[in-house]
Amino acid sequence: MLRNWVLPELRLTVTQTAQELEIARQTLHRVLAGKAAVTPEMAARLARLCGMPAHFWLDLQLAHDLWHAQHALADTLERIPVHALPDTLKTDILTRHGRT
Amino acid sequence: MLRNWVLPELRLTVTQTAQELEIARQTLHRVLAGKAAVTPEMAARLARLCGMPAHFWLDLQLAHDLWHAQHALADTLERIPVHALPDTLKTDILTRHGRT
DNA sequence: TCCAGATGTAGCGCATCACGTGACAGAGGG
DNA sequence: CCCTCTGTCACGTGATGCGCTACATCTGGA
Repeated sequence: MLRNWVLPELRLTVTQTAQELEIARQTLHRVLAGKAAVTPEMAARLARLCGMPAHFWLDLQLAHDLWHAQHALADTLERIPVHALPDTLKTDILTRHGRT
Repeated sequence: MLRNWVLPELRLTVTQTAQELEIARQTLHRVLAGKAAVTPEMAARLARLCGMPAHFWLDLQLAHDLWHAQHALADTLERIPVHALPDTLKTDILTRHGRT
């Protein structure tokens, strides 16, 4: 993602990018290697750097974290009662607070 | 949000909800009071409980965290160089990995 | 051939934070 | 009066992002 598309396009090395982002070289490397998550602070830095929306980077991380959480809590989730919420209320809340 | 719409509709108290989610009562309270963030694990539990999508709860938290990050790093972000990324590449990446 | 820079990887310490637990106080209903 | 629910605080723990140091590898230029 970042390494294969953005950095080559900007003609930036990992070391240079880390300097411009004002973070440690290893910190950026951990993100690139998937060893660390994309934090909101990191997303804000990346958004500033290349113009991609911050929530884009965060949504990628979010989907990843959610996937892990659902699998780690699979057996626990099965024990949680499922309550019916009226669709009218559901759609009402989603339209009120949903992303455009 | 949770307290004002979902819980009254389900006729659930905070204590009961915490028991059904298999978490400590104080943990749920911290989330309701905004003292703690909605983690992916918590979002998965809430999604199971009331049927609202997990990414909905996480998007709420995400927007909040991002807002804080951008303000906390305001002066730092100003020092990060802005690089122009071709719109063709931008939209290409967004369509590839963007949420529907 | 030699060397400087970039990169990958590992370990250490620090700060932050979600979470559980125990405890205490106030409000409200039977 | 007692019980439940609730809000709040304090403490400890485990996880994690981050900076830093250090070492090995590789590549391109002098």
